[in-house]
Amino acid sequence: MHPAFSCKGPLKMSRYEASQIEAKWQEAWEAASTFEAKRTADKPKYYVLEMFPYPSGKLHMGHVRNYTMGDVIARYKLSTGHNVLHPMGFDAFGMPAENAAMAIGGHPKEWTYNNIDTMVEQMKPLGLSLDWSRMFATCDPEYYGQQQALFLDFLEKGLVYRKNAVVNWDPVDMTVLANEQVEGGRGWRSGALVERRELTQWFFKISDHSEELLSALDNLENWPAKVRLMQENWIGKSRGLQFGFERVDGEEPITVYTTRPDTLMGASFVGISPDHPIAKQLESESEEVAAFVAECRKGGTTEEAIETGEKLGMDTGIRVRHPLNPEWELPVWIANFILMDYGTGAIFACPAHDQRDFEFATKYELPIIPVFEDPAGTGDLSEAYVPTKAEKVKYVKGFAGDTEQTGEDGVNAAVDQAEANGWGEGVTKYRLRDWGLSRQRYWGCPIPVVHCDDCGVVPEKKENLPIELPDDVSFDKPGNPLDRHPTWRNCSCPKCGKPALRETDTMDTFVDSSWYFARFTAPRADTPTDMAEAEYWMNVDQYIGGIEHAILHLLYSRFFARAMQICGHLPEKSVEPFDALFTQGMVTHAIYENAERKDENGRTVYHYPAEVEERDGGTFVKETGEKIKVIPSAKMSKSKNNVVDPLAIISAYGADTARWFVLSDSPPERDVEWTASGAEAAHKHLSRVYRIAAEAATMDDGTGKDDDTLVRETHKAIQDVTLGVESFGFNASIAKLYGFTNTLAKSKAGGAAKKQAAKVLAQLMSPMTPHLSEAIWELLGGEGLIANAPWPVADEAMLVEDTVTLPIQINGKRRAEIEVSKDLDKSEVEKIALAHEAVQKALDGNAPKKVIVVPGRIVNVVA
RNA sequence: GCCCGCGUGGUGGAAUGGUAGACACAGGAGACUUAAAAUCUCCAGGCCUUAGUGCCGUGCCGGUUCGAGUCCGGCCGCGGGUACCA
Repeated sequence: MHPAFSCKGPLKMSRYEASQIEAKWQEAWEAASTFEAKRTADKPKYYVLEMFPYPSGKLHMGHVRNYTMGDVIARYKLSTGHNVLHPMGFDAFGMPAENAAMAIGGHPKEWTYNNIDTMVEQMKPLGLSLDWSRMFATCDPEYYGQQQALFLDFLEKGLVYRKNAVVNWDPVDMTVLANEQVEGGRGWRSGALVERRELTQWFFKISDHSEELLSALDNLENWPAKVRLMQENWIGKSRGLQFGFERVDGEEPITVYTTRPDTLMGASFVGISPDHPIAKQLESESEEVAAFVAECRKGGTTEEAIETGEKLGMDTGIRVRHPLNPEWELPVWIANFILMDYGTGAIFACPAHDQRDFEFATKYELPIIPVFEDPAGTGDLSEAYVPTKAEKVKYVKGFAGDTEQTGEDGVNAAVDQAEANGWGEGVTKYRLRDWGLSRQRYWGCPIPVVHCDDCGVVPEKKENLPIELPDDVSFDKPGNPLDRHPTWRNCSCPKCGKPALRETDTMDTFVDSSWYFARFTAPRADTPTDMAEAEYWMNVDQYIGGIEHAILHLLYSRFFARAMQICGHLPEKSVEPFDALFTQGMVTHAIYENAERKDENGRTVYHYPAEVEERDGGTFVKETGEKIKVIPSAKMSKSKNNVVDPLAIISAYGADTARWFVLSDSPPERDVEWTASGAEAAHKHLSRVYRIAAEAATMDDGTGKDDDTLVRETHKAIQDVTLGVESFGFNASIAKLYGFTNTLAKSKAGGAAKKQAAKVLAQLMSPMTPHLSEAIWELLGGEGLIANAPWPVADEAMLVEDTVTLPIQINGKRRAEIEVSKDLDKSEVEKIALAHEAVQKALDGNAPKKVIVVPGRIVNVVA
């Protein structure tokens, strides 16, 4: 009956053998289809989802932490009577597969599917409560074909369009580079200085939904405030003034947008982006301008590179009139820090109150004209004075409203003045840009359109989907192999039937991850979703993933849910697809950089933690003895090799130990630095739990002197652990479980009470250590699987304490404590406290100035 | 640069504005053992030749409060994101 315990008496206790226990119970769950999700009306549904992994080939501790957290929630919800959907898949398109093909040969497809197989094999031993029958990879044609169908629907609804946008261009390899492939402004393979170049690309019209994506954030109560704030700032709604500067030469006025029109009297010059139409025209007319603009286009496209790079400017010679004083002429400069994508691509600069303008004006000796008084009053002009809009300032050169008002009021008054006099208008703008989805790469979802000489851009017919990637491609040359594929590119026009060319750009991998959560509700449907299934399972009740996805992935998914709803692929309620979000911290680890050599391409060599050793006060490569430079604590990343293999822990101590270990100690939302010590201790603790339970199992069902206390402690444990699990305080739950285990171990209670306590302990541990808990459950004669057993409920009556210890503070410092009954009246507590000798001594015969009694908490006497 | 976080003993960390350091790890002492392992018990923030229930202590400086690790302002350090890494 109890195989782990058979034929052995209490003195020769059976050992905790994780490998046997875990294999056994995983088979039992599989046989009972415990985690297969089926639609049913008799239970409330619960959809828990962890962000699916990229199949890098190795499961790392970050994955284990992420999936274990989700598993705790999933198993807990199962125990509380929910119909749980807990699926898993792979975000399988992306650059690393192509990089691997280039570096070691082989095919991205083969590399990816091999990695998926490996990772599934690594995940299965963890005993996660996943419905594996729903698994898919985004590189499965069944998945990306439906994604192509979505694209066509979006196209029809006007949610996708084409326009020009800049990319990183490697002039030596003649190829587009991802931001990650640009290191210090140079291409990572060629080493050539990268340039910004324009290409025609596909865009999702996410900016049409700016206002909705912003205002809907207010209703996401179960999202972390920081994520909502980050998204709010990213969308970047601003109210400002748009107006034209008349050109002295009589050409078309230059339209600018500003969020600080109140500083207009401090205007020093007008700045335009190097990509502004005026700059482009001058570029074609003047060699000097062409050379300058070319200089501006050097370097990568990231906002960081542009914002932190050296500020460059050139006077165009164009002069414009100040809108409030036609006599006042301002120069027009081309400036490399002005983005064509934001506002109108042209600004007016007020160096006195904008640090970036200040630096530019200082460098090029342009005037700095204060508009409001710096309260420091030093007249110090080494930096700009930049008060917030909420601050009240004294305008010395204002033109609208009072001389003393907040920046906000000043802005509004300036907008009113401009509108009343007809030279400008108040407008609302958003920082959020449309989402460019075209990628000039092979390993992604092909964009299902065709370019026809006669018909232009023509959508593929749905019956021709999926447009599958061809397998016969090579990566021996830089660039997109689809561009040079002999036959795949050639096709016939879906509209007129004449020979045409297939689009060779593929989709951004963020597209793949923007709707997988919806696909999980009906992963084999022959439309993107099955509305009946989506209606039942959506929304995701609890989404769990890394904080690094706070903006892009989550914002894109929110947009996609809206777009899918518009196209009839998701119900109305799913426009916000994630009801609750939890962002867990990352598992970090030191990076080991080889200090003695670079690789053949001159790039840094990184070593795995397992490859290095610490000795003689330094760190060295085990095999070669080369010296290592240790870079502390960074996100575990395959490219930096600082990953720890969880399989080592699983094979040494078992999955439950690994699960218990990643959940204990660190709060889930915080980053955790991986250290190897501690895993053994976790295993010791689980062995101890097993031993204590096994010992209880051998006891007679008698009573003992500690029975009442143990029952009370049991109910307290239920209360505390449940609260911890429900609030993602897994580390707190585990701390309580340690305490409860100690209580149980030392308790002099009788067999019946101890067995009951051990059963509850097993249940409370079961979301974290499901295999061990099943084993203990069986040992103690529990009915069925613990996975299906109803979660224990704490009896309120058992939680009430009779007395409480109150600390007494004198002037805020703890000086004594008193024990009083829980419901004692405030005035009675005050009397007892004042009578205390420490208080009497401190008061020295005087009356207290004040006495604060916080019931059940503290007494503070102000002497 | 900009946006968002985080900072507490040797270490991971606990603490609805109310006893700072719960619970662990590493460490120390002891019990058991021929011995080791395992297990069990106890100690453990810093300071002091006053060892008091004394003083100091949650990155630094200031503020609000009867009371601040927690709230506010300003610094410093670290991490995430910055639209083509996923």
